[in-house]
Amino acid sequence: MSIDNSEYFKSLLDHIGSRISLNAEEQEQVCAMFSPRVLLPRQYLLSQGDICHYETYVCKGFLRSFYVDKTGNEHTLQFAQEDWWISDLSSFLNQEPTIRNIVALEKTVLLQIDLQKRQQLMEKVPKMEKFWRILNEKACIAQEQRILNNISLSGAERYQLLLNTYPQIEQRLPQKHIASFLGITPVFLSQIRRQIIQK
Amino acid sequence: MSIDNSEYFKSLLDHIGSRISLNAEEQEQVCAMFSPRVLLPRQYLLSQGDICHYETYVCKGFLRSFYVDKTGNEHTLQFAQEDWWISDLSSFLNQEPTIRNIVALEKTVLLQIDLQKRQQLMEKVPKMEKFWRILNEKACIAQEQRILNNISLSGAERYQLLLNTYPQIEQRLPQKHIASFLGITPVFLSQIRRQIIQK
DNA sequence: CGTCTATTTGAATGTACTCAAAAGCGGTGG
DNA sequence: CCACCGCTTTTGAGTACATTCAAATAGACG
Repeated sequence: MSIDNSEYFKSLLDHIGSRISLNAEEQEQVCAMFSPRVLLPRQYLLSQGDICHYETYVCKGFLRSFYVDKTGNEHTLQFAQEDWWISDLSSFLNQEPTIRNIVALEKTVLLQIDLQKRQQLMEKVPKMEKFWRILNEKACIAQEQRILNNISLSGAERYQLLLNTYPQIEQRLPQKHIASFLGITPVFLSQIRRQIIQK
Repeated sequence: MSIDNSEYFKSLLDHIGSRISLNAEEQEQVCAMFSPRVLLPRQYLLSQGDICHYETYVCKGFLRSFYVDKTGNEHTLQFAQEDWWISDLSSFLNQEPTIRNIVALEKTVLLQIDLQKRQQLMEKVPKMEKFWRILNEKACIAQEQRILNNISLSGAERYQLLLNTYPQIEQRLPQKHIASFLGITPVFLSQIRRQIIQK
C-alpha cells in the first residue's frame, strides 16, 4: 500500500467508522478487501452490457450513473461525490449485465470491492453486515424522498429543491446533466432558470 | 399465541427463511419480537404527525402509504400486499414525526416490530442483520427502477408497465390510487385507458 | 332506493417537449 | 493571441402531454 493510497483508505475507514466501530484488526481486514482505482475525466467505470463487478466507494472526484433509452436520451440515476457509494446494485447482486453506464466527470479516486470479497468480509467482520444494512437503509430513505418529489412536484420545484439541497452542484455539473437527473429536458431547464432570474 | 396467529407467524418465518436459514430456537426468538395486529378497511396504521414505531410485515391484506400535499392532493408512495413490508423508514429510524399516512385498503393482518426489539433481535440473532441487509438491497433495486421509470417514461408508459408487472392490480385498487402512484391525475389516467381501449 | 364516491367526458389551460437556429464558452492549434 | 471547432446553453415557435374545472355517468354500500 503506497503512501498515497493510505490517505484514501483512511477516508473509507472514517466513513465506515461513522456508522459502526472497528478495532485495528478489523480495519486491516476491511482495507485488505478493497482495491484502489483511478479514473480520468470521461472514463467509464461501467458500460451498458457489462456486469457490475464492484461496489465502489468514492474517495475523491465525481461520477454519474445514467441510462440511455432507445431514442438516445440520457437519464441520470445518480451522482456520486466524495464519501458516497456508486454501483448498479441489481447487476452487482445478480451478476447480470447492466443497462446503465457510470462515468467519471472529473479525475476520480475509488475503492472497490467485488461480490465475493464483500461476502468474505462480512463473514470475517460481521459488523460489516451491519454497516451495509445501515448504508442501504439510508439509501432507501433518500430514494423514497426522490420518488415522492418526482410524483408530487413540477420540474421547476424539483430544480429549486435540488439547488437548496446541493447549492454547489451547478459549479460541478453541466446543466444538461442536472436536467436529466430531474427528469426534464435541458431546454426546459433553461426556461425555468430564465423565469427564476426574472424575479 | 393463538392457533390463528401461528399461521401468520409461519408466513413471516417462511419469508425470512427464503433469505436466510434459521434453526428452531432462532425462529422462536424472531417470533417473540413481533406482535400481531389486525386492521379493518380504511383503518390507519400511521397518520401524518405520528412517529412510525414499527416495521410492519403484511401477512394478509393490502395497504397504501401516501403523502398529502398543501393543496390536499394525495401521492402514493407504496402499496403493500401479502409478504411485503411497509413503514416510513425515515420516521422509524430517526424516531421523528412522519409526513405520511399508511392506511389499510382491506381487512389486513400484520406482524410488527419496534426499533428497540429489532435492535435486540439483531443482537440475539445476528443472522437477522443479514436478513434486513438483503431486504433493503432488494428495496433499493426496486426503488432505483421506479425512479428511472419516473424520469424516463410518460404517464401512459408507466401505466402500461405497472399493468404488465402487476396484472391483477386493477381488481384490488381504485384507479385514483393507481394514478396517484404513477404521478398523474385520475382524470388523465381515465383518458389513457380510453386510448388503450380504442386500439 | 338513495347517497356517496369513483370514473368518464369535454373544454380550456398550463406544463413540458421537439425542432431549429443563434449565442456563448472552452479548448486547441496556428 | 486569435481563430476555429465542438459542445452547451439560450431563445423562439409550434406541438404534445398532462392538468384543472365542471358536469354527467356509473358503481358500491347501507
